[in-house]
Amino acid sequence: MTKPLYKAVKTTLLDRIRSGDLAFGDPLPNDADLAEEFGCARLTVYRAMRELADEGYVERRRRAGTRVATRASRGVQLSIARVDEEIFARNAVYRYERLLREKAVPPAAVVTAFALKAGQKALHIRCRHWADDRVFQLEDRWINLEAVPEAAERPFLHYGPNHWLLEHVPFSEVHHDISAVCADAADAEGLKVAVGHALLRLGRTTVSKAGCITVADLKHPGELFSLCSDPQPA
Amino acid sequence: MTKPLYKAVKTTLLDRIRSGDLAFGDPLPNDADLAEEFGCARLTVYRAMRELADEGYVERRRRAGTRVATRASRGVQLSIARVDEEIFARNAVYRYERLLREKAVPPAAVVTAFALKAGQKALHIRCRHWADDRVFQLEDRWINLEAVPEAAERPFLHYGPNHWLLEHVPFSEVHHDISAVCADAADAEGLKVAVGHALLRLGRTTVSKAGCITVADLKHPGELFSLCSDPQPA
DNA sequence: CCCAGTAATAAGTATATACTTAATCATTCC
DNA sequence: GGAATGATTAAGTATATACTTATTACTGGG
Repeated sequence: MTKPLYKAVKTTLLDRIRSGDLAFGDPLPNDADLAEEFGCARLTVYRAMRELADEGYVERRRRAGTRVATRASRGVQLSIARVDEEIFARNAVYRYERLLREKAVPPAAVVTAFALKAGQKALHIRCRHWADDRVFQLEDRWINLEAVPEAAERPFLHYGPNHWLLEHVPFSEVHHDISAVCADAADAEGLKVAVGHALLRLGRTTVSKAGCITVADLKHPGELFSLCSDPQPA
Repeated sequence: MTKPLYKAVKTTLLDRIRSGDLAFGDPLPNDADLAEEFGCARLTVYRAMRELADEGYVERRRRAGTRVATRASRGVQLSIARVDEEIFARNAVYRYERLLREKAVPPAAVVTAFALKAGQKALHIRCRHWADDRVFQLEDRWINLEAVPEAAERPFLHYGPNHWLLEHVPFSEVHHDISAVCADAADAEGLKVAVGHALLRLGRTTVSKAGCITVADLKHPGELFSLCSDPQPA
């Protein structure tokens, strides 16, 4: 039940930083001195310091010591969960609806990403994710059947392709890009909003060893993300 | 120059996961056995494993051992850098332009966030961040003078408030939310786009021990973020 | 047969110790 | 004066060892 020592050291140091006791660029004592101050081993201080450095609170350089980092260098953890989980977290009822499933020649950008030969087809899925009686996300996805031939057998009628892909394709690199677009006629119809309504668009490209697996275009009618940096460390 | 041992262990294990050799849910050998396999100390394996767990590749439970994690549990690191850095990274010339600076009674939402008394004023800044000859970001910001009284003396004529705040307010919690909006008349004028153009809106609220410091509304005409999960571990 | 108690196990924490490496400072020599 | 040289320092890596704790699996008593 008692908090690990290295975490106690970490929060003590973090408090000094947060309170402004130690300002940006200020040096911290070296590991050995802190170990003496806290009455613990240097490795324990080292672990606390390494985590603070990993989290971007401090910057460490050999010989030069440790300093409070400039805020600019920090990042934000954005968790992009599965749609159904996202919806569940909002206390809404999730419903999946398939709109289209076809094998077709994809648009040029996708052909390039998949490295397909001219005229070669890929699997095209359009579907909707509902939260209660509102459309939460409109999904337009292409799946590379060269990389994932098993996908050709899947109807994706009762659950989304993302769900299946997550479980059947080994760990892969995922690129996201976020942008804003105005709803065109198809978007407006699919999302039940007016043409010209501002949509949040999340593009997702999944690449594994076998090549580019899938390209998805996910559109949301409203706000999507709420992020928070500086998660309170335990 | 040679790679640390714990990292070598880490990438070896990661390769087995990535390649699909170990599928989701598959158990990994225990630390002691792996230590023997790699001919190193258990702590070295432990460190590699802990990092893999921190990065979301594996899940560890006492007594139950370590298993390859389900992909769903992973997050994405979104780095929201300073605008000027962001623009510099795109090989464009950054220019700052102040549009408005006034002390005024903020809108209700901001009054609540700042916990201001009725009629109490805050500092209001509107400014533009240019990338070459295009407006990259339109910023509308309120600063709580109760929490940061020094800000009242700043003209913010040649550099943005974010720049100054980052260096003068100790580490604080930052909340972000991303949404899409249509440009209203003011947005259209400020960003030099047509009314109704889809904008990516980033809301940013900064809270420190002293209370809510600032609320900013940052609007972009095009795409803003490009994210990537699974950064190649070194 | 089921539940409680317990033993076994694997992750996790903590310490001492030793060595490596990068960076900085001071010195020396050209 | 300035560049090469070497000493020093502090972070970083690696290992052995020991103990703690959560959890599973087993086992004996009701």
